[in-house]
Amino acid sequence: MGNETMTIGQVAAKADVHVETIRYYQRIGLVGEPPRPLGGIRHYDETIVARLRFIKRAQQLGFTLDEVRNLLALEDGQSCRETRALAEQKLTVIEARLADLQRMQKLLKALIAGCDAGKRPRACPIIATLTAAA
Amino acid sequence: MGNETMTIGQVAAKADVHVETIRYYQRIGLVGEPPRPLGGIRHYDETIVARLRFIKRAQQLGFTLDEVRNLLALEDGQSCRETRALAEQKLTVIEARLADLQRMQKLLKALIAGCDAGKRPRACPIIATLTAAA
DNA sequence: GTACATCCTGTACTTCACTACGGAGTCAAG
DNA sequence: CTTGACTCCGTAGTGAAGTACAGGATGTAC
Repeated sequence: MGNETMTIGQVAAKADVHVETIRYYQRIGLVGEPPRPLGGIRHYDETIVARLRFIKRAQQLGFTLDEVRNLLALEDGQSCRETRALAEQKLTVIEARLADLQRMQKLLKALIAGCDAGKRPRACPIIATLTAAA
Repeated sequence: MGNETMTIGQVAAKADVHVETIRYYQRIGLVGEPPRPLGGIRHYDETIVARLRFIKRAQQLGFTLDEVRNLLALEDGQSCRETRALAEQKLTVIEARLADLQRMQKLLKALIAGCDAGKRPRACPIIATLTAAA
């Protein structure tokens, strides 16, 4: 299918990331880099594109790059238990963050609703709430 | 009520923030600082404690310090319209983030459920999903 | 009167995930 | 054979919200 000897720029285009991002991932060891042919330009094959896409999908699920590193270590698919544990941890974190945001949403909605209720010549109820003692 | 001449450490304790945080807020102009009595130690009154609490409450609602700065400019409570607009903007952002997280939650749950369904000697479905083409 | 906690100022470091830049080398087209 | 695009490498900067630390002054308790 794909080109077997892509430059970093072609890889970047194919995986829809910036060149600098690939280099950054190389620096932090998330992707490898092929040997450089003595003062020449490195060439990449499809595997790095697949890996970059893996990373992007994991990020979209809320994994940090550090966690992606762990996932990549389990990439052989043989350590389902550990993989699942990571996913469950992440789910827990995400659900906590969800609860936080829902609390904020509720409070903000209430404050905004307070604005509607208030008649003209009174102090803003949002400011009043922020100012009031806990 | 409170002490009229607190040191920065006492203010920090009372508002439950770190001393460095107060100094940081002073640097970025979120709170003022009283004049320093020639090589001496500054003294603060209750107003800064109230302001710090205002900031904390606004942060808990998801406002950034920069947005808090705007809110503080409306602190007189006379500009309810603007205040409300800020709150509504923030609510929009929060609801977008909520939708994101809910999508992640759903996906992760599905992946984890896939683990249950799978019988032993197969590759981990989570890894398989991350690896598969979009 | 001295030890210790606090305060002062200023600068630098942290995390996360990049992004930008400078200067040199290399490669393909015209 | 030169132009221009791209690559290489290393370092530095971004943003948000602090945190840490160095080195000196000052205020308080024993």
